Amino acid sequence: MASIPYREQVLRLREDAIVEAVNRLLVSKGYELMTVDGVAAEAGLSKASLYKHFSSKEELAAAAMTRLLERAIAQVAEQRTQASQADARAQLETLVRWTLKVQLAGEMPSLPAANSRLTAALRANRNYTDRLIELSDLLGKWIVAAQGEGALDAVLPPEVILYTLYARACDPVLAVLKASGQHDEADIVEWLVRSTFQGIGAAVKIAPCAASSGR
Amino acid sequence: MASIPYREQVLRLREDAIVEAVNRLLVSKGYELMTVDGVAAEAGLSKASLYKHFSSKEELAAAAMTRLLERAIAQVAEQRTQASQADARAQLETLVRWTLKVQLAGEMPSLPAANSRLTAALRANRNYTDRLIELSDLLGKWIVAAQGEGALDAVLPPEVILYTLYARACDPVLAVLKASGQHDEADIVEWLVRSTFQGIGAAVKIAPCAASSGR
DNA sequence: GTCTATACCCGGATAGAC
DNA sequence: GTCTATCCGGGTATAGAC
Repeated sequence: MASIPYREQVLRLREDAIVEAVNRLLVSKGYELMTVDGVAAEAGLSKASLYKHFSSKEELAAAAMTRLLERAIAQVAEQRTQASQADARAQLETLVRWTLKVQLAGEMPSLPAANSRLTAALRANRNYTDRLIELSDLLGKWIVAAQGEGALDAVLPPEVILYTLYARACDPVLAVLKASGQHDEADIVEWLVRSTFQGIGAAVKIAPCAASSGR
Repeated sequence: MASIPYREQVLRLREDAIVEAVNRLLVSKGYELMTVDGVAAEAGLSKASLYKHFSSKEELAAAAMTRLLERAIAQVAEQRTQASQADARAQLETLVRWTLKVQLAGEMPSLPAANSRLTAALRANRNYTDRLIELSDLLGKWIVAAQGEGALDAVLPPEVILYTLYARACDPVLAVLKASGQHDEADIVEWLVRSTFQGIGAAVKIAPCAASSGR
């Protein structure tokens, strides 16, 4: 036995607790307003100890984002096992629905796109970049397949669709609608899935062939 | 004469220069990383003088956002004078195109949605809230009209469409695509307009009536 | 109203004992 | 590895002379 040393298990548990604390603070305050002191307090250890695990604030954020990517990859893997979903477009819809539910659950961290220091640190983080590429490859296959089947707009380059899906995963519209408190959460999810795939334009009415009405 | 005192004109010019400096810094660094020192340097005056015009960093951001709303309202007004655009949906498309061009020109400031101090300051700023309501009313009329004409999805509540339009005005997808440097800017704009109104799903092909081809 | 200089505080990171 | 205590840069805001 002794396959995994006890010490290491404790380490893992602690680091998981830290990353979850980071996640909560990223959700509630955002990256810039998240303080390392706050993370330490939330995770229940001192700041100095925290720095033994993660060497900088950027590393903390990278760990949280890596965990998010891992969750997404796991979700993709799980969807693949369910043979009920044959076509690629349905898979992508399910995935979008999943990201919206993660948002609703208050578990979706989002980082500022403009902070060059942070983005540089992310690009330098192999754990993060490897996962990002892995997920993008998985989604890219679905996207191309769906376009081939005529289920996704073939006019749009696959990367445009990919980035759009990433953007919808942290779209502020959901937070605003939820904050207004005037709608059922299930409705919000359906509206956003609909607007992502069909846009805000009217669904095209297929008029009877005999006579085309004047709109 | 002397309708407007000379002093006041100078004041206005100076404050305009300040607001434009704020705008540039909000675009390049974002709110949190924008420093008041930086604004003062960019606008060409000292920090202490700057505080004689604007009482806080939040007020600076509010002034920049107010100016953006004024630009948008002016754009709406201008579109209305052009009788070439009859229907409401076309008006909204034109407006989205305008927001994307503002983004491409590097003139679109965007604030973090999570910063409660800042959002509280914005809500307390009449100049800002009045303009926001004014713009929302204008857009709301177009949205409802377009839905009535069957040109916008009537399933979506008007506010969902409104918030979606606001969100697309600062959608990170454009920045990412632009940064990749692999596409023409005009193409990017068209793709994003398309995905906003038609979604990423395939455009419905209207097959000839006689015989529907197998895709 | 503009400047220089500074008060004040906060946050990231580290030292050094245990 | 964990803690307490501290360093230090930098950011907001202000004082006070001109």
